[in-house]
Amino acid sequence: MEQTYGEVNQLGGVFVNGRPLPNAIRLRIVELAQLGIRPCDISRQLRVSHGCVSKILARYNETGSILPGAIGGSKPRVTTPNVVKNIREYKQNDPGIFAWEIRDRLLADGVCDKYNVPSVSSISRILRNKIGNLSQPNQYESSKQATAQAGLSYNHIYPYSYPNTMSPKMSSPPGVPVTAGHVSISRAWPSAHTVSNILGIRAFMDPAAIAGTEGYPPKMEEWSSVNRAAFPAAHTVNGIDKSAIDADIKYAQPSSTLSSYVSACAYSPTNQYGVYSGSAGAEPGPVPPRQRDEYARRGDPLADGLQAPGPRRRQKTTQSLEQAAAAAT
DNA sequence: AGCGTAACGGTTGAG
DNA sequence: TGCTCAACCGTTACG
Repeated sequence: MEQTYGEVNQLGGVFVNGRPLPNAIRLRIVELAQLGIRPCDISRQLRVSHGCVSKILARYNETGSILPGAIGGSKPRVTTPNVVKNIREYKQNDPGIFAWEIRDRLLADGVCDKYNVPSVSSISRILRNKIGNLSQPNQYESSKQATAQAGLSYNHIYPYSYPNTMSPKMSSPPGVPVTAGHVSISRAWPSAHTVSNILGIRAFMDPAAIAGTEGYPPKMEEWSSVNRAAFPAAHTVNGIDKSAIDADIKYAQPSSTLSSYVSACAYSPTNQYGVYSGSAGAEPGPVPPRQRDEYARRGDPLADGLQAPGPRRRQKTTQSLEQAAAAAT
């Protein structure tokens, strides 16, 4: 059987390529660092690569947030709430209005200029996705809520699960969107919603736990917004308000509190343009240093050095998996 | 040995 | 509706 989601790094820790570490582990990293434990020891203890530990700690020091950044999407260059609002008004006043007419009106009314006016196709999309059927009053607002409640966006609730005895792909029938599964989150959370259990790293990182019958809790990354706001002053991770975390966990449940969870989620929902940068607004403003690697990767002259990339090919992680398996025996 | 980070393969979602 | 692309991720390995 081919491997699906979980991979094992050189330290024996589990990770999902391309996906952030669970917030609990991110929190644990910061917590241990504040206890004075060296990053290399944290790395070994949590079985997270030292590069990742370094990155998370650097980000925490820089922003105060342990949360990953907003993944995917684009910055809202044109579809700002104001533009949507105006389009909506145009459509309400004249339901038969064409997209190109809306575009012209946006320009004429000074809502947009020629540089940021949405394309006709964008306007059509706005009409379809954000405004929809205007015969239903206040549909836009209700659709926002519906979106939040349905939790269809991955970024509200990750669809992937950590490796379990049954892979996520196997656990959902073919053709059934993963989102359906994650909306109907099983209540099989860690046996107790205590921080000690939440931070029970062994449950996340120990291969024994992976192989065990309990496996991983399905969606530990749903623990939202564990950022500096949840920490008392001076980054006091140890003094973290446990109830706040518990509350976050509750938000992650598919209950009526989900909308509260969503509003606190690091991942910007579709309409949270104001917080595109994610981390519930905790991200820094312009061009954080970590974008350097993006510049470098894309050959941006801002990146230091224009040297050609060296032959720095690493082994595929599957090989690492084999190494880890060999090491375990 | 420990750390910072480039390179890489991956995911995501707005346009 | 499917694609593109720029954002992000964590791991690996180099210096």
